[in-house]
Amino acid sequence: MRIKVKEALNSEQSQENILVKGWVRTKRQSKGFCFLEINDGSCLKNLQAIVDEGMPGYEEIDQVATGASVCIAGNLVPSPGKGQAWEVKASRIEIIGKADPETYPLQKKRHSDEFLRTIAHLRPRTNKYGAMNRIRSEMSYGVHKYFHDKGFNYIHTPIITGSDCEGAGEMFVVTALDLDKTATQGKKVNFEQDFFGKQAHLTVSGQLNAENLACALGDVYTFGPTFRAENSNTPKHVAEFWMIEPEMAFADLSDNMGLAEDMVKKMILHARKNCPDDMELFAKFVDKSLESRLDNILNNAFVRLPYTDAVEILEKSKQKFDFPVKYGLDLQTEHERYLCEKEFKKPVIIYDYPKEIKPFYMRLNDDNKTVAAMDLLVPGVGELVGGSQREERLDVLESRIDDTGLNKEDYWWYIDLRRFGTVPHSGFGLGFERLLMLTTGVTNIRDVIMFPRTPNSLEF
RNA sequence: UCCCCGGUAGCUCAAUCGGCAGAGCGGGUGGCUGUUAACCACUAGGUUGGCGGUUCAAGUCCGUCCCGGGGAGCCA
Repeated sequence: MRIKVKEALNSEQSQENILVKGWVRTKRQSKGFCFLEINDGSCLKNLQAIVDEGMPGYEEIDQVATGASVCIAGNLVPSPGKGQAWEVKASRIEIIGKADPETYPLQKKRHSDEFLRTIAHLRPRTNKYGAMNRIRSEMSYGVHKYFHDKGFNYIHTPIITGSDCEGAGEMFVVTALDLDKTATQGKKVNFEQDFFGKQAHLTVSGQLNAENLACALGDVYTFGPTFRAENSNTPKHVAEFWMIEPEMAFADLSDNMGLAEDMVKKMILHARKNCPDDMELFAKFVDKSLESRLDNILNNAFVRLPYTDAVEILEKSKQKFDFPVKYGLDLQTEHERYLCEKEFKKPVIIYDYPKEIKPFYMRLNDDNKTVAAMDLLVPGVGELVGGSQREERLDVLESRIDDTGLNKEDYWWYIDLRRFGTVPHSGFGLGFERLLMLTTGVTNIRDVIMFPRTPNSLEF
Protein backbone atom coordinates (compact mmCIF):
# COMPACT_ATOMS: atom_id res chain seq x y z
CA MET A 1 0.00 0.00 0.00
CA ARG A 2 1.37 3.39 -0.94
CA ILE A 3 1.73 5.93 1.83
CA LYS A 4 2.80 9.55 1.61
CA VAL A 5 6.09 10.66 3.09
CA LYS A 6 4.22 12.81 5.59
CA GLU A 7 2.26 9.82 6.87
CA ALA A 8 5.39 7.72 7.10
CA LEU A 9 7.27 10.32 9.12
CA ASN A 10 4.33 10.78 11.49
CA SER A 11 3.91 7.06 11.97
CA GLU A 12 3.44 5.79 15.50
CA GLN A 13 4.82 2.36 14.80
CA SER A 14 6.73 0.26 12.31
CA GLN A 15 4.88 -0.75 9.18
CA GLU A 16 5.52 -3.69 6.90
CA ASN A 17 5.18 -3.73 3.14
CA ILE A 18 4.73 -0.09 2.43
CA LEU A 19 5.21 1.64 -0.89
CA VAL A 20 6.69 5.12 -1.18
CA LYS A 21 6.76 7.09 -4.41
CA GLY A 22 8.52 10.37 -4.91
CA TRP A 23 11.51 12.27 -6.21
CA VAL A 24 15.07 11.67 -5.08
CA ARG A 25 16.48 14.70 -3.29
CA THR A 26 19.87 13.24 -2.52
CA LYS A 27 21.75 9.99 -2.81
CA ARG A 28 24.61 8.78 -0.62
CA GLN A 29 26.15 5.63 -1.95
CA SER A 30 28.65 3.33 -0.34
CA LYS A 31 29.96 -0.05 -1.37
CA GLY A 32 27.14 -2.50 -0.88
CA PHE A 33 24.36 -0.11 0.05
CA CYS A 34 22.84 3.21 -0.78
CA PHE A 35 20.87 5.90 1.05
CA LEU A 36 18.18 7.80 -0.80
CA GLU A 37 16.15 10.71 0.47
CA ILE A 38 12.70 10.81 -1.04
CA ASN A 39 10.34 13.78 -1.19
CA ASP A 40 6.81 13.56 -2.55
CA GLY A 41 5.66 17.09 -1.79
CA SER A 42 3.40 16.03 1.06
CA CYS A 43 5.64 17.81 3.54
CA LEU A 44 8.92 19.64 3.84
CA LYS A 45 10.91 16.71 5.20
CA ASN A 46 12.33 13.82 3.20
CA LEU A 47 11.99 10.15 3.95
CA GLN A 48 15.28 8.27 4.07
CA ALA A 49 15.43 4.89 2.41
CA ILE A 50 18.28 2.44 2.61
CA VAL A 51 18.73 0.03 -0.26
CA ASP A 52 21.12 -2.88 0.16
CA GLU A 53 23.01 -4.49 -2.68
CA GLY A 54 21.17 -7.48 -4.01
CA MET A 55 17.70 -6.04 -3.63
CA PRO A 56 15.62 -6.15 -6.80
CA GLY A 57 16.35 -2.97 -8.75
CA TYR A 58 19.71 -2.33 -7.08
CA GLU A 59 21.51 -3.07 -10.33
CA GLU A 60 20.00 0.15 -11.66
CA ILE A 61 20.96 2.28 -8.65
CA ASP A 62 23.76 3.97 -10.61
CA GLN A 63 21.09 5.53 -12.78
CA VAL A 64 19.27 7.02 -9.82
CA ALA A 65 20.32 10.60 -9.21
CA THR A 66 18.94 13.80 -7.73
CA GLY A 67 15.64 14.57 -9.40
CA ALA A 68 14.75 11.03 -10.49
CA SER A 69 11.34 9.64 -9.59
CA VAL A 70 11.31 6.28 -7.88
CA CYS A 71 9.06 3.75 -6.25
CA ILE A 72 10.41 2.04 -3.16
CA ALA A 73 8.86 -0.97 -1.49
CA GLY A 74 9.92 -2.05 1.97
CA ASN A 75 9.31 -1.79 5.67
CA LEU A 76 9.05 1.38 7.70
CA VAL A 77 11.40 0.88 10.64
CA PRO A 78 12.97 3.00 13.37
CA SER A 79 16.15 4.54 12.01
CA PRO A 80 19.36 3.52 13.70
CA GLY A 81 21.05 6.67 12.41
CA LYS A 82 20.79 10.16 13.81
CA GLY A 83 18.63 12.79 12.20
CA GLN A 84 15.40 10.92 11.60
CA ALA A 85 13.05 8.73 13.58
CA TRP A 86 11.87 6.55 10.70
CA GLU A 87 13.35 5.17 7.53
CA VAL A 88 12.42 2.68 4.88
CA LYS A 89 14.37 -0.54 4.67
CA ALA A 90 13.89 -1.20 0.99
CA SER A 91 13.10 -4.59 -0.40
CA ARG A 92 12.73 -3.35 -3.96
CA ILE A 93 13.44 -0.17 -5.89
CA GLU A 94 12.07 0.82 -9.23
CA ILE A 95 13.00 3.82 -11.32
CA ILE A 96 9.91 5.58 -12.61
CA GLY A 97 11.67 8.42 -14.42
CA LYS A 98 15.38 9.15 -14.66
CA ALA A 99 16.91 12.60 -14.33
CA ASP A 100 20.22 13.12 -16.15
CA PRO A 101 22.61 14.55 -13.54
CA GLU A 102 24.59 16.37 -16.23
CA THR A 103 21.60 18.47 -17.21
CA TYR A 104 19.26 18.46 -14.21
CA PRO A 105 19.57 22.03 -12.98
CA LEU A 106 18.71 21.57 -9.31
CA GLN A 107 21.61 20.69 -7.08
CA LYS A 108 21.76 19.67 -3.47
CA LYS A 109 23.08 23.07 -2.52
CA ARG A 110 21.21 26.32 -2.11
CA HIS A 111 20.30 28.20 -5.27
CA SER A 112 19.64 31.90 -5.70
CA ASP A 113 16.06 33.05 -6.15
CA GLU A 114 17.08 34.77 -9.38
CA PHE A 115 18.32 31.50 -10.84
CA LEU A 116 15.30 29.55 -9.66
CA ARG A 117 13.01 32.02 -11.42
CA THR A 118 14.61 30.96 -14.69
CA ILE A 119 13.55 27.36 -13.99
CA ALA A 120 10.06 28.04 -12.69
CA HIS A 121 8.92 24.61 -13.86
CA LEU A 122 11.34 22.89 -11.47
CA ARG A 123 11.58 25.27 -8.55
CA PRO A 124 8.55 23.79 -6.75
CA ARG A 125 10.82 20.80 -6.12
CA THR A 126 13.06 22.82 -3.82
CA ASN A 127 12.43 23.03 -0.09
CA LYS A 128 11.65 26.72 -0.16
CA TYR A 129 9.24 26.73 -3.08
CA GLY A 130 7.59 23.50 -1.98
CA ALA A 131 6.99 25.16 1.38
CA MET A 132 5.72 28.29 -0.34
CA ASN A 133 3.20 26.29 -2.35
CA ARG A 134 1.92 24.41 0.66
CA ILE A 135 1.51 27.66 2.59
CA ARG A 136 -0.20 29.26 -0.39
CA SER A 137 -2.63 26.38 -0.61
CA GLU A 138 -3.34 26.40 3.11
CA MET A 139 -3.80 30.18 3.13
CA SER A 140 -6.28 29.94 0.25
CA TYR A 141 -8.27 27.46 2.26
CA GLY A 142 -7.92 29.76 5.28
CA VAL A 143 -9.46 32.64 3.36
CA HIS A 144 -12.51 30.58 2.48
CA LYS A 145 -12.80 29.18 5.98
CA TYR A 146 -12.54 32.66 7.51
CA PHE A 147 -15.35 34.11 5.44
CA HIS A 148 -17.46 30.98 5.54
CA ASP A 149 -17.32 30.99 9.34
CA LYS A 150 -18.43 34.62 9.32
CA GLY A 151 -21.41 33.84 7.10
CA PHE A 152 -20.09 35.50 3.96
CA ASN A 153 -21.14 34.14 0.57
CA TYR A 154 -18.36 33.28 -1.84
CA ILE A 155 -19.31 34.85 -5.15
CA HIS A 156 -17.82 34.71 -8.64
CA THR A 157 -17.50 37.95 -10.53
CA PRO A 158 -16.64 38.14 -14.23
CA ILE A 159 -13.08 38.03 -15.48
CA ILE A 160 -14.03 39.62 -18.77
CA THR A 161 -15.52 43.02 -18.21
CA GLY A 162 -17.09 45.78 -20.26
CA SER A 163 -16.73 48.41 -17.56
CA ASP A 164 -14.26 50.72 -19.13
CA CYS A 165 -12.76 52.61 -16.26
CA GLU A 166 -12.64 52.01 -12.57
CA GLY A 167 -9.63 54.10 -11.80
CA ALA A 168 -7.59 51.04 -11.08
CA GLY A 169 -4.89 51.16 -13.70
CA GLU A 170 -4.32 50.06 -17.27
CA MET A 171 -6.33 47.12 -18.57
CA PHE A 172 -5.65 44.25 -20.93
CA VAL A 173 -7.86 44.20 -23.99
CA VAL A 174 -9.72 40.97 -24.70
CA THR A 175 -10.62 40.40 -28.32
CA ALA A 176 -11.65 37.66 -30.72
CA LEU A 177 -10.79 39.81 -33.72
CA ASP A 178 -8.01 38.82 -36.08
CA LEU A 179 -5.56 41.57 -35.24
CA ASP A 180 -3.13 40.63 -38.04
CA LYS A 181 -5.90 41.21 -40.53
CA THR A 182 -6.86 44.54 -38.98
CA ALA A 183 -3.24 45.64 -39.01
CA THR A 184 -2.64 44.81 -42.67
CA GLN A 185 -5.78 46.66 -43.66
CA GLY A 186 -4.50 49.76 -41.89
CA LYS A 187 -7.94 50.42 -40.51
CA LYS A 188 -8.98 51.41 -37.04
CA VAL A 189 -10.28 48.54 -34.92
CA ASN A 190 -14.06 48.40 -34.84
CA PHE A 191 -14.97 46.72 -31.59
CA GLU A 192 -18.63 46.71 -32.57
CA GLN A 193 -17.65 43.79 -34.76
CA ASP A 194 -15.87 42.08 -31.89
CA PHE A 195 -17.29 39.16 -29.92
CA PHE A 196 -19.22 41.25 -27.39
CA GLY A 197 -20.10 44.09 -29.74
CA LYS A 198 -18.01 46.45 -27.63
CA GLN A 199 -14.50 46.61 -26.29
CA ALA A 200 -13.79 44.09 -23.55
CA HIS A 201 -11.07 43.93 -20.93
CA LEU A 202 -9.69 41.61 -18.29
CA THR A 203 -11.00 42.68 -14.92
CA VAL A 204 -9.01 44.95 -12.62
CA SER A 205 -11.48 44.41 -9.79
CA GLY A 206 -14.70 42.55 -9.10
CA GLN A 207 -15.90 45.33 -6.86
CA LEU A 208 -18.70 46.84 -8.92
CA ASN A 209 -20.27 43.44 -9.44
CA ALA A 210 -19.62 42.44 -5.85
CA GLU A 211 -21.56 45.50 -4.68
CA ASN A 212 -24.58 44.20 -6.61
CA LEU A 213 -24.43 40.89 -4.77
CA ALA A 214 -23.71 42.45 -1.39
CA CYS A 215 -26.90 44.45 -1.84
CA ALA A 216 -28.80 41.19 -2.10
CA LEU A 217 -26.90 38.62 -0.06
CA GLY A 218 -25.53 40.92 2.61
CA ASP A 219 -21.93 39.86 3.10
CA VAL A 220 -20.01 38.50 0.13
CA TYR A 221 -16.46 38.06 -1.03
CA THR A 222 -14.58 37.21 -4.18
CA PHE A 223 -11.24 35.44 -4.42
CA GLY A 224 -9.94 35.26 -7.93
CA PRO A 225 -7.43 36.42 -10.52
CA THR A 226 -7.09 40.09 -11.32
CA PHE A 227 -5.18 41.77 -14.12
CA ARG A 228 -3.28 45.01 -14.46
CA ALA A 229 -1.53 46.03 -17.65
CA GLU A 230 0.66 48.56 -15.87
CA ASN A 231 4.25 48.54 -17.05
CA SER A 232 5.48 48.35 -13.51
CA ASN A 233 8.68 46.54 -12.76
CA THR A 234 8.95 46.20 -9.01
CA PRO A 235 9.18 43.41 -6.42
CA LYS A 236 5.61 44.15 -5.37
CA HIS A 237 3.73 44.13 -8.68
CA VAL A 238 2.63 41.46 -11.12
CA ALA A 239 0.30 41.73 -14.09
CA GLU A 240 -1.81 38.80 -12.91
CA PHE A 241 -2.49 38.37 -9.22
CA TRP A 242 -5.10 36.98 -6.87
CA MET A 243 -7.27 39.39 -4.97
CA ILE A 244 -9.70 38.91 -2.11
CA GLU A 245 -12.55 41.40 -2.17
CA PRO A 246 -15.11 41.33 0.64
CA GLU A 247 -18.16 43.57 0.31
CA MET A 248 -20.58 44.16 3.17
CA ALA A 249 -24.04 45.68 3.17
CA PHE A 250 -25.00 47.84 6.15
CA ALA A 251 -21.35 48.43 6.97
CA ASP A 252 -19.46 51.69 7.32
CA LEU A 253 -15.78 52.49 6.99
CA SER A 254 -15.09 51.61 10.60
CA ASP A 255 -16.59 48.13 10.11
CA ASN A 256 -14.50 47.84 6.98
CA MET A 257 -11.26 48.66 8.78
CA GLY A 258 -12.20 46.22 11.52
CA LEU A 259 -12.69 43.41 9.04
CA ALA A 260 -9.38 44.10 7.30
CA GLU A 261 -7.46 44.07 10.57
CA ASP A 262 -9.15 40.96 11.86
CA MET A 263 -8.71 39.09 8.62
CA VAL A 264 -4.99 39.84 8.28
CA LYS A 265 -4.38 38.67 11.84
CA LYS A 266 -6.45 35.51 11.44
CA MET A 267 -4.65 34.61 8.22
CA ILE A 268 -1.25 34.85 9.91
CA LEU A 269 -2.51 32.69 12.77
CA HIS A 270 -3.88 30.20 10.26
CA ALA A 271 -0.51 29.81 8.55
CA ARG A 272 1.32 29.43 11.84
CA LYS A 273 -1.11 26.83 13.10
CA ASN A 274 -1.40 24.75 9.96
CA CYS A 275 2.06 25.03 8.37
CA PRO A 276 4.49 25.05 11.30
CA ASP A 277 7.33 23.24 9.51
CA ASP A 278 7.07 25.29 6.33
CA MET A 279 6.79 28.53 8.29
CA GLU A 280 9.88 27.58 10.27
CA LEU A 281 11.87 27.35 7.06
CA PHE A 282 11.04 30.96 6.23
CA ALA A 283 11.80 32.10 9.76
CA LYS A 284 15.17 30.36 9.66
CA PHE A 285 16.44 30.93 6.14
CA VAL A 286 14.44 33.76 4.55
CA ASP A 287 13.68 36.30 7.25
CA LYS A 288 15.35 35.97 10.65
CA SER A 289 13.00 38.56 12.12
CA LEU A 290 9.85 36.90 10.78
CA GLU A 291 8.59 35.63 14.15
CA SER A 292 8.94 38.97 15.90
CA ARG A 293 7.49 40.84 12.94
CA LEU A 294 4.40 38.63 12.90
CA ASP A 295 4.10 38.85 16.69
CA ASN A 296 4.21 42.62 16.38
CA ILE A 297 1.32 42.52 13.94
CA LEU A 298 -0.72 40.08 16.00
CA ASN A 299 -0.21 41.72 19.37
CA ASN A 300 -0.95 45.33 18.46
CA ALA A 301 -4.05 47.15 17.38
CA PHE A 302 -3.54 48.67 13.94
CA VAL A 303 -3.20 52.43 14.00
CA ARG A 304 -6.13 54.26 12.42
CA LEU A 305 -4.96 57.59 11.14
CA PRO A 306 -6.92 60.16 9.15
CA TYR A 307 -5.09 61.36 6.06
CA THR A 308 -5.10 64.92 7.43
CA ASP A 309 -3.32 63.79 10.59
CA ALA A 310 -0.87 61.74 8.52
CA VAL A 311 0.07 64.83 6.55
CA GLU A 312 0.53 66.76 9.77
CA ILE A 313 2.81 64.09 11.25
CA LEU A 314 4.89 64.02 8.09
CA GLU A 315 5.17 67.80 8.00
CA LYS A 316 6.27 67.94 11.63
CA SER A 317 8.75 65.10 11.29
CA LYS A 318 12.42 65.92 11.02
CA GLN A 319 12.67 63.40 8.18
CA LYS A 320 13.85 64.65 4.80
CA PHE A 321 11.63 63.50 1.93
CA ASP A 322 12.29 63.55 -1.79
CA PHE A 323 8.66 64.36 -2.53
CA PRO A 324 6.63 67.20 -1.03
CA VAL A 325 4.11 66.61 1.73
CA LYS A 326 1.01 68.75 1.41
CA TYR A 327 -2.70 68.30 1.91
CA GLY A 328 -4.21 67.23 -1.40
CA LEU A 329 -1.18 65.34 -2.64
CA ASP A 330 -1.12 61.57 -2.59
CA LEU A 331 1.24 59.99 -0.10
CA GLN A 332 4.42 58.66 -1.70
CA THR A 333 6.01 55.34 -0.83
CA GLU A 334 8.63 57.10 1.29
CA HIS A 335 5.87 58.76 3.32
CA GLU A 336 3.95 55.55 3.82
CA ARG A 337 7.12 53.75 4.87
CA TYR A 338 8.00 56.50 7.32
CA LEU A 339 4.60 56.28 8.95
CA CYS A 340 4.39 52.53 9.45
CA GLU A 341 8.10 51.68 9.76
CA LYS A 342 9.46 54.67 11.70
CA GLU A 343 6.67 56.63 13.36
CA PHE A 344 4.38 53.80 14.51
CA LYS A 345 6.39 50.64 13.79
CA LYS A 346 3.21 48.65 13.20
CA PRO A 347 0.43 48.42 10.62
CA VAL A 348 -1.29 51.70 9.92
CA ILE A 349 -4.66 52.29 8.31
CA ILE A 350 -4.87 55.71 6.70
CA TYR A 351 -8.42 56.86 5.96
CA ASP A 352 -10.49 59.83 4.81
CA TYR A 353 -8.45 60.89 1.80
CA PRO A 354 -9.10 64.05 -0.25
CA LYS A 355 -11.78 63.25 -2.80
CA GLU A 356 -9.65 64.54 -5.68
CA ILE A 357 -7.15 61.69 -5.44
CA LYS A 358 -9.67 58.86 -5.07
CA PRO A 359 -12.20 57.22 -7.44
CA PHE A 360 -15.83 58.27 -7.84
CA TYR A 361 -17.45 55.40 -5.96
CA MET A 362 -15.99 56.27 -2.56
CA ARG A 363 -18.42 57.87 -0.14
CA LEU A 364 -18.16 61.63 0.26
CA ASN A 365 -17.73 62.65 3.89
CA ASP A 366 -19.71 65.42 5.56
CA ASP A 367 -16.77 67.81 5.25
CA ASN A 368 -17.34 67.70 1.49
CA LYS A 369 -13.57 67.48 1.05
CA THR A 370 -12.69 63.90 1.88
CA VAL A 371 -14.01 60.46 1.01
CA ALA A 372 -14.36 57.38 3.23
CA ALA A 373 -11.35 55.59 1.77
CA MET A 374 -8.83 53.48 3.62
CA ASP A 375 -5.43 51.99 2.87
CA LEU A 376 -3.77 49.43 5.13
CA LEU A 377 0.00 49.88 5.18
CA VAL A 378 2.19 47.17 6.62
CA PRO A 379 5.89 47.46 7.46
CA GLY A 380 7.97 45.79 4.75
CA VAL A 381 5.15 45.12 2.33
CA GLY A 382 3.55 48.55 1.96
CA GLU A 383 -0.03 48.76 0.77
CA LEU A 384 -1.75 45.47 1.51
CA VAL A 385 -5.38 46.57 1.46
CA GLY A 386 -7.25 49.34 -0.30
CA GLY A 387 -10.93 49.90 0.32
CA SER A 388 -13.72 52.30 1.08
CA GLN A 389 -17.27 52.87 2.12
CA ARG A 390 -19.19 53.18 -1.13
CA GLU A 391 -21.28 56.19 -2.08
CA GLU A 392 -24.88 55.04 -1.53
CA ARG A 393 -26.63 58.38 -2.24
CA LEU A 394 -27.90 58.59 -5.80
CA ASP A 395 -27.46 62.32 -6.34
CA VAL A 396 -24.00 62.42 -4.79
CA LEU A 397 -22.83 59.43 -6.82
CA GLU A 398 -24.10 60.90 -10.06
CA SER A 399 -22.43 64.23 -9.51
CA ARG A 400 -19.20 62.48 -8.55
CA ILE A 401 -19.28 60.54 -11.82
CA ASP A 402 -19.87 63.78 -13.69
CA ASP A 403 -17.01 65.50 -11.86
CA THR A 404 -14.66 62.69 -12.78
CA GLY A 405 -15.57 63.08 -16.45
CA LEU A 406 -17.01 59.60 -16.77
CA ASN A 407 -20.13 58.61 -18.65
CA LYS A 408 -23.12 57.88 -16.40
CA GLU A 409 -24.78 55.65 -19.01
CA ASP A 410 -21.90 53.18 -18.77
CA TYR A 411 -22.68 52.66 -15.12
CA TRP A 412 -26.49 52.55 -15.26
CA TRP A 413 -26.73 49.21 -13.51
CA TYR A 414 -24.29 50.28 -10.82
CA ILE A 415 -26.22 53.49 -10.25
CA ASP A 416 -29.51 51.53 -10.12
CA LEU A 417 -28.38 50.04 -6.80
CA ARG A 418 -28.78 53.52 -5.34
CA ARG A 419 -32.18 53.88 -6.88
CA PHE A 420 -33.76 50.75 -5.44
CA GLY A 421 -33.33 50.16 -1.73
CA THR A 422 -29.91 51.68 -1.36
CA VAL A 423 -27.91 50.88 1.76
CA PRO A 424 -24.59 51.96 3.20
CA HIS A 425 -21.99 49.38 2.23
CA SER A 426 -18.26 48.91 2.32
CA GLY A 427 -15.54 46.66 1.05
CA PHE A 428 -11.88 46.35 0.20
CA GLY A 429 -9.38 44.56 -1.96
CA LEU A 430 -6.54 42.57 -0.43
CA GLY A 431 -3.67 41.34 -2.59
CA PHE A 432 -3.21 37.66 -1.83
CA GLU A 433 0.41 37.60 -2.98
CA ARG A 434 1.24 40.53 -0.75
CA LEU A 435 -0.39 38.73 2.15
CA LEU A 436 1.88 35.77 1.41
CA MET A 437 4.91 38.08 1.33
CA LEU A 438 3.92 39.45 4.71
CA THR A 439 3.38 35.99 6.17
CA THR A 440 6.58 34.39 4.86
CA GLY A 441 9.00 37.32 4.74
CA VAL A 442 9.65 36.78 1.03
CA THR A 443 10.49 40.19 -0.42
CA ASN A 444 9.87 39.58 -4.14
CA ILE A 445 6.30 38.94 -5.30
CA ARG A 446 7.66 36.78 -8.14
CA ASP A 447 8.57 34.20 -5.53
CA VAL A 448 5.16 33.78 -3.91
CA ILE A 449 3.31 33.05 -7.19
CA MET A 450 4.74 30.12 -9.09
CA PHE A 451 4.39 31.44 -12.63
CA PRO A 452 4.56 35.21 -12.29
CA ARG A 453 3.38 37.44 -15.11
CA THR A 454 5.44 40.60 -15.42
CA PRO A 455 6.35 42.90 -18.32
CA ASN A 456 8.33 40.92 -20.91
CA SER A 457 8.01 37.68 -19.01
CA LEU A 458 5.63 34.95 -20.13
CA GLU A 459 7.86 31.90 -20.46
CA PHE A 460 6.06 29.39 -18.29
C1' U B 1 8.68 54.17 -18.37
C1' C B 2 12.87 56.76 -15.53
C1' C B 3 17.43 56.36 -12.21
C1' C B 4 21.36 53.16 -10.06
C1' C B 5 24.04 48.37 -9.92
C1' G B 6 25.25 43.85 -12.28
C1' G B 7 26.03 39.75 -16.41
C1' U B 8 33.05 35.34 -16.13
C1' A B 9 32.45 27.04 -16.09
C1' G B 10 25.94 23.75 -14.75
C1' C B 11 25.49 27.03 -9.81
C1' U B 12 27.82 30.89 -6.38
C1' C B 13 31.70 34.01 -7.17
C1' A B 14 37.34 35.76 -7.80
C1' A B 15 40.76 37.80 -11.57
C1' U B 16 45.59 44.22 -8.76
C1' C B 17 47.09 49.75 -13.42
C1' G B 18 44.44 47.06 -19.93
C1' G B 19 49.14 41.98 -19.96
C1' C B 20 48.79 33.51 -19.81
C1' A B 21 40.71 33.03 -17.24
C1' G B 22 40.70 30.80 -11.45
C1' A B 23 38.28 28.68 -6.83
C1' G B 24 34.36 26.32 -4.13
C1' C B 25 30.15 23.58 -5.04
C1' G B 26 27.86 20.46 -8.76
C1' G B 27 29.10 16.57 -12.80
C1' G B 28 32.14 12.11 -14.45
C1' U B 29 35.55 7.86 -13.00
C1' G B 30 37.51 4.86 -9.02
C1' G B 31 37.43 3.69 -3.61
C1' C B 32 34.72 3.01 1.06
C1' U B 33 29.53 -2.00 5.17
C1' G B 34 24.95 3.18 8.51
C1' U B 35 25.25 7.78 5.55
C1' U B 36 22.96 12.99 6.97
C1' A B 37 24.98 19.45 2.32
C1' A B 38 28.56 11.88 3.54
C1' C B 39 33.85 11.10 2.98
C1' C B 40 38.86 10.15 0.09
C1' A B 41 41.53 10.25 -4.76
C1' C B 42 41.60 11.48 -9.83
C1' U B 43 39.24 14.11 -13.88
C1' A B 44 36.47 16.89 -17.68
C1' G B 45 34.36 21.53 -18.14
C1' G B 46 34.86 28.74 -20.99
C1' U B 47 32.54 32.51 -27.96
C1' U B 48 33.92 36.28 -20.09
C1' G B 49 25.43 38.21 -22.35
C1' G B 50 25.17 39.97 -28.12
C1' C B 51 27.08 43.36 -31.82
C1' G B 52 30.49 47.28 -32.99
C1' G B 53 34.79 50.42 -31.62
C1' U B 54 39.74 52.07 -29.19
C1' U B 55 44.55 49.40 -28.49
C1' C B 56 50.60 45.86 -29.89
C1' A B 57 47.13 43.58 -26.38
C1' A B 58 40.15 43.98 -23.81
C1' G B 59 36.75 39.87 -18.83
C1' U B 60 38.74 44.90 -17.74
C1' C B 61 38.07 51.11 -21.61
C1' C B 62 34.00 53.48 -25.11
C1' G B 63 29.12 52.99 -27.83
C1' U B 64 24.73 50.20 -28.40
C1' C B 65 21.22 46.35 -27.64
C1' C B 66 19.46 42.14 -24.56
C1' C B 67 18.76 40.00 -19.75
C1' G B 68 18.75 40.17 -14.20
C1' G B 69 18.52 42.92 -9.45
C1' G B 70 17.43 47.40 -6.48
C1' G B 71 14.93 52.24 -6.19
C1' A B 72 10.82 55.48 -8.24
C1' G B 73 5.97 56.05 -10.55
C1' C B 74 1.23 53.15 -10.94
C1' C B 75 -1.41 49.99 -7.38
C1' A B 76 -3.31 45.18 -4.36
